[in-house]
Amino acid sequence: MNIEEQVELLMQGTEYGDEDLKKAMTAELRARLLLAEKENRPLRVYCGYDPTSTDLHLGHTISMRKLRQFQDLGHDVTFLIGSYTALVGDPSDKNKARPILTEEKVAENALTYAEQAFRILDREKTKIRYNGEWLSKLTLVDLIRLGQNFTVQQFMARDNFSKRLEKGEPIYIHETFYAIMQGYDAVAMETDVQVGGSDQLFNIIVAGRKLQEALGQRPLVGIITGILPGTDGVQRMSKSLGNIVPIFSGANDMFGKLMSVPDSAMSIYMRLVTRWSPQQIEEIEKGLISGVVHPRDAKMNLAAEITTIFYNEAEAKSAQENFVKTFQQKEIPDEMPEYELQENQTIVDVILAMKLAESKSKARSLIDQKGVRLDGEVLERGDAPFPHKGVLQVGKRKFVRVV
RNA sequence: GGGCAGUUACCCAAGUGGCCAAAGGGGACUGACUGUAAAUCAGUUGUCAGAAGACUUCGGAGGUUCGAAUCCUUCACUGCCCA
Repeated sequence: MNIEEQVELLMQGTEYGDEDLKKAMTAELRARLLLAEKENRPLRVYCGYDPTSTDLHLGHTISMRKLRQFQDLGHDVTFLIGSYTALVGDPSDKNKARPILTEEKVAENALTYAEQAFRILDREKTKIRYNGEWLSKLTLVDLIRLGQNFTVQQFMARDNFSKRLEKGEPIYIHETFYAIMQGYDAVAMETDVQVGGSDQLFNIIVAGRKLQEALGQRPLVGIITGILPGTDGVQRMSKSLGNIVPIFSGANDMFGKLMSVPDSAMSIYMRLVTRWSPQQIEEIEKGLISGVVHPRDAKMNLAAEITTIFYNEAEAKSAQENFVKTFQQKEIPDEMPEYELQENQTIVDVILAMKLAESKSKARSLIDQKGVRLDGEVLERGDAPFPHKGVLQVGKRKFVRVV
């Protein structure tokens, strides 16, 4: 791959929110790649992760995909665990202050986190480091010196701070440390390239580069990846919005969830989570526009590709077959949980026992809304004894085999 | 430290003594339509009861009142202004 192609691939799916900045970073990336070539050394690339939760979803994997691209091009990739920064809690992706995690919890999360990351990253070629390694050694004086490189105004220019200021929401002092700590990570590792989501723009472009420069290093190239929307296709994928595609919930679930993503989000999904090249993606999009490719088929391919990344080809294929069977041909799925019918149970009892509804009221209202079927027959009365064994369907996609 | 304002259901937000399980919007859920897409239409969205109805909820605690989300006291949290 020549340098131009590399630049195109590495800039795929990036989002700087500002054309000039993007141009500048593209140019710097190109220059840095050339420099590496000339000096015959790999670039030092890293992305930091705060292990605030253990179950990763697709949104977490975007930057890992980007790291993997660097890895495949022969660069030196560090998976940095924000053991210390997690104690602060990044204010970037929240409008509210975050709860602070305990050290034990962070350490525990970190292990599972890295393990899951190896579904994307090349285990052999990845270095894992913890930023506590250097951050724990900083003294108050060090922190003050680092802080002298920044003004309050710079922080207030940030969207998420200024919005909170406007809305009259609290902004805690410790939240401003975050950017400084992260910037120091870049310094400590003598970073060439840092990867992060667009919520990290400030931390990377302002904090990291500035500190490196102040401490006599060449400022890093920031690769700012776009934000992956969730299954609603609009809002950022996040657990609290309930629109996530988990990476550990099984191939069937992943495939199904991906199919429910709106068409409008397909192109960003292709760019941020697949292994496809810019050229391949362009071709698919051309097909969609000209009508040669049906959006549904394109989405099936997309779902299959992503499912293959996290599982394998065979599982992805079987998930696809299952999907077609269940939803296109309206047959019942092959696999579903089973429930052993107890004596004297009503329909509502069974729904509750399998947690298909939160409360009796909810279960009743589902039944009133003709949302509950047994072997395809709509059930009318929730208080009636459970009629007979069979497949109970609640809503469109919850199935239970009652035996 | 002083003055003022605020805290309502998943979120935003109305409600200032009974007609309040609490307007409106968003979200979520169900049905129709469909490509498990989008858009659209209809409905549901505290708990329990088949229904009438009953019970619990409006930051926490206590009080006034026949009766409180609404009034009083106090505590906690947040913001704004002044120092």
